[in-house]
Parts: sequence; C-alpha cells; structure tokens
Amino acid sequence: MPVRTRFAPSPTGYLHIGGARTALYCWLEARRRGGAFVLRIEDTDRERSTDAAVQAILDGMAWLGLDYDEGPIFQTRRMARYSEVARGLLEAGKAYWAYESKEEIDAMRAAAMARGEKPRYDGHYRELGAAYREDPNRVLRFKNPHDGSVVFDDAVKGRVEWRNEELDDLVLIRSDGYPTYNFAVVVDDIDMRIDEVIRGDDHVNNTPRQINLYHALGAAVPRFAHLPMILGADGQKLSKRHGAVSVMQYREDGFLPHALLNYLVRLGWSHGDQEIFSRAEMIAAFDIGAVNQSASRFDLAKLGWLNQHYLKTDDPAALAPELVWHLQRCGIEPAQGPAPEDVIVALRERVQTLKEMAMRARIWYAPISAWDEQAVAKHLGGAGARAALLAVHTHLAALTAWTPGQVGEAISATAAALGVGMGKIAQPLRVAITGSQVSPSIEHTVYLAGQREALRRIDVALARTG
RNA sequence: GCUCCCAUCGUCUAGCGGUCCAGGACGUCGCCCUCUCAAGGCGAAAACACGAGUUCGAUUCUCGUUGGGAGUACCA
Repeated sequence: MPVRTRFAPSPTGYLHIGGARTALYCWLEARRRGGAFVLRIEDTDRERSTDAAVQAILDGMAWLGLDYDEGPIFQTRRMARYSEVARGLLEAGKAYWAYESKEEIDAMRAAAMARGEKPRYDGHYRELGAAYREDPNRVLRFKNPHDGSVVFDDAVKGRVEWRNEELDDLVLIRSDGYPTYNFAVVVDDIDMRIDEVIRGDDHVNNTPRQINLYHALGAAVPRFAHLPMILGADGQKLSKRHGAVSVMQYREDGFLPHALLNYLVRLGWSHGDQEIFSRAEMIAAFDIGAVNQSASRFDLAKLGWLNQHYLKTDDPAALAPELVWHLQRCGIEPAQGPAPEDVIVALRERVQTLKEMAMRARIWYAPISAWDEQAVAKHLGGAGARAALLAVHTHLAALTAWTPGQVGEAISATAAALGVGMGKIAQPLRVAITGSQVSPSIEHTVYLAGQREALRRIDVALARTG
C-alpha cells in the first residue's frame, strides 16, 4: 500500500526554512514511494492563526513547487469530527472532564517544580469522577496510562522510550471547545490514513502522548520521523531576528526555488558525495531513514554557490521571466533594453543571485548614472585611450551584424590594427560603456548596449579623454 | 529542576571495528588562465569534544563528563 505523508503547518506565520525542509522531506518520501502527500492547515489556535499566514504558506509551497495531492485541509472545518471522537473517548471511560482554572493549574505546576518534580497535572478530577457541568474552565482530559512505557522506533532517531509516569493527562478539548494540537493531529492523521509522520524535532516529546491516544482510539500507530533542527549561521535557533525568514524572502533575494530545494535536501541528508540534485534525482535517491540526527546550520554561502550553479546551467530562456520580475522590482523597464536571455548569459558567471544580476544589468537599460572617477582617470586619461576609442568606434560602426561574436572580432581587429594588447582597447571601452572598470567580458558588455547606444557612449566618453 | 535528543574540518557531510596519519562539497589561501570582475583548472591549510571501558584493534560499540538542543501549555 502506497505511503501517505502530510505537512501540517500552523498558520501563525509564513513558511520558513525549517518548515520548507520538513515539507520537502514529506513530499520527497511520498513521491519516491508513489504515495500521497497531504497538506493540512492546523489552525485550531484561534488567537494566533491568520488568513494572511495561510496564504503565505500556500504561496511558499507553490513557489517551491511542492505540490500536494490532498488539501489544504483546515482543522477548524473538522470541529464536529473532534467532538465526535472526544465523546467516544469520554463514553469509553478514557477521558474525563476537569474544572481547574488556569491559575490553579499554574499553582499545581509551581508546587511540583518546588518539589523537584516535573510540572504536570495531578489528575485530581480523574479520581473524583465528577459529573459534567457547564463551567468556563471545563476541559476534557485524556486518561493517560499510569504504568508501563511507550516505545517507538523513530525513522531518524532510532528507538525512543518514555515512561508513562512522566506523562500527565493532557487536555483534549479546551475550555473554548477547540481541540488541542495533540488531539487534533491524532484524529486527523488517523482519519487521513497518514502512516508516515515526518515533522520537526520539537515534536518528539509529544509523540508518546500521541501514541497513547492512538492506542485508546484503537488505531494503528504510524511510523514517526523527527527531523533535527536547522539553526542559524551563528548556531542559535532560527528566530524572527535571524534567518527565519519566509521562503518567499529568498525569492526576493534572487534565489531559484530548485536551488533552495537542493540546498535544503542536503541539510541533514546526504547521498554519497553528491551535491547537485535535480528534482527527479532527489526523488529517486531520498531516504528518510538516512537523515542525520544532529542539528545543522544554515549556510548562506553554500546556497549562493548552488544558486549560481543553476544560474549557469539552466536554460537562459527558462530563467528570463524570473530575471524580468527582478528587473521590474529594481525599477528597470526590461522592454527598453537587451533581451533578458542575453543579460543572463553575460552575467551568470559573475553573480550568485538574480537580484544581483538585475542590479548589475541596469547599465544596459538606463544611461550611466555615475562615473567611477578612478576608472576614468586610469583608463580614459592617457593619449592612447583616445586613439583606442576612436579606432574601436570606427570598427564597431562598420559592423552590419551585431552579435557578441562580431563585436568581439571588431575589438580584436582594433587592437591588431593599433598594434596594442586587448587590455589597451578593452579597458577604455569598458569605462566608456559602463562608467566603471568592472563588467562582463568586453564583447558582451558592448553587445548588450546595442550598436547605436554603444557608439553614442563612446562619443560621450571621448569628450572625457585627456 | 525534570524528561528526551544530539556531538567528524569554520559550515554541510562521508564513514556503519581494521581499507582512515579520516574522503567529498561550500568557504578560506596560493598558483594557472585572462580585456576588468568572475567563472574554470590545479594545489594547500583545516576535524574524529574529553575520560573511562569492551576488543588483538576504536571515528565507528558501552558508560560517564562537558558542551549544545528540544519539551515541560487549554501553542503548534
């Protein structure tokens, strides 16, 4: 029977790096084994869930190309089902109503802590067996077993054992009538026939309680896989302050979705010495059982390297729309200049992100806005510069076909005619076209400006020569 | 505090008792190439946290220490 996995974020914020990797692993596991991948939105926290966050998660999934077979399923639309299951548990004597106020619970914990014990609910109403009554503090609690222990074989952590005496009677239904996370996940995972639960490390502690719930409900316990955390570059937990940015922020910063996916898949998992994985390759090679057990740090430099790798190897035509998007965000009108594909070819070996590329492409879409005076002094100052520019102007003006190749030949011919090295021609020309002494190869730099504009810029530069 | 988890180059990792004076990748440094900057090629520096065991033999197994992390909610 094909596996069924799910990604179950709570809509209390955007889709961040850690969530994205969890989603990726769930997706990969389902795809590799020909199973189904379900997206479920865990929105039972009415205080913190927002529609904007739901949308942000959906957008992030879409951008990354992590398609789901079912969902998004919203827990708040399944309220009747939770009540039904809760009632069943109550009738079976596996749950009970409790009426402590939050203050009383807090005091109970504080007292336990003071005794050096684990802060937990003392099961007061479990013993009391009080009848149901309307009460603002009324919650439904689960009768967790007192004895024995819960053992599970985690796909990444291995065997984990928990003594039941460490666990207390968790709340199933809150006083506001909404189910708690631990209850809703179990009900949902059973109903949705999830047999492989892949989630963050921070859920290991909940697992034994959930397993007890599975038992109480007479359901088969799924296989669990708890992923280690992704830490910030400084080794600290990812937080709003550092690194935990939305995956969509990576798009804005100029990263490609498949580069991010490739980076993420290798964070905590490896396949021999392979670093580069296409989608198909990661699907074929991924193995949840081979995931690392220790936390890893997010390294932007390596992401940058991967991103450039894809910039260099992807079809420029496929990248063009994304570059256009970035150009527009930089306030550049792409229609006014060279074809984006040509810009990509000229710049992809020089930048790591599309954002950088867009910024550096500005010189071909808009007039020179600032001259690097040092470059002007160094390359336009001498007498040779003037002669070089005059000669190259002539050669370029004579071209009937305007291609990087033709432009390159015209420049080489100029150097040959003057009996000087390429540098004597290329550098003054580079400054003339771009106003700076750094740019892509000279033939691309000139080619991208267009014949008319290139010649015009040489004329302008001529006025600046000494 | 208590419970659980983790520990190989700066970073991501390979390693599943001898083939490891520990391999790959990013980053760093050097050289080459060169019209600038890159990209590319070649090369270098760089790690088994510590201490006990087990064993003929531990990076690999066990325990402890230290150091990280997670949870300890009517948040997920």
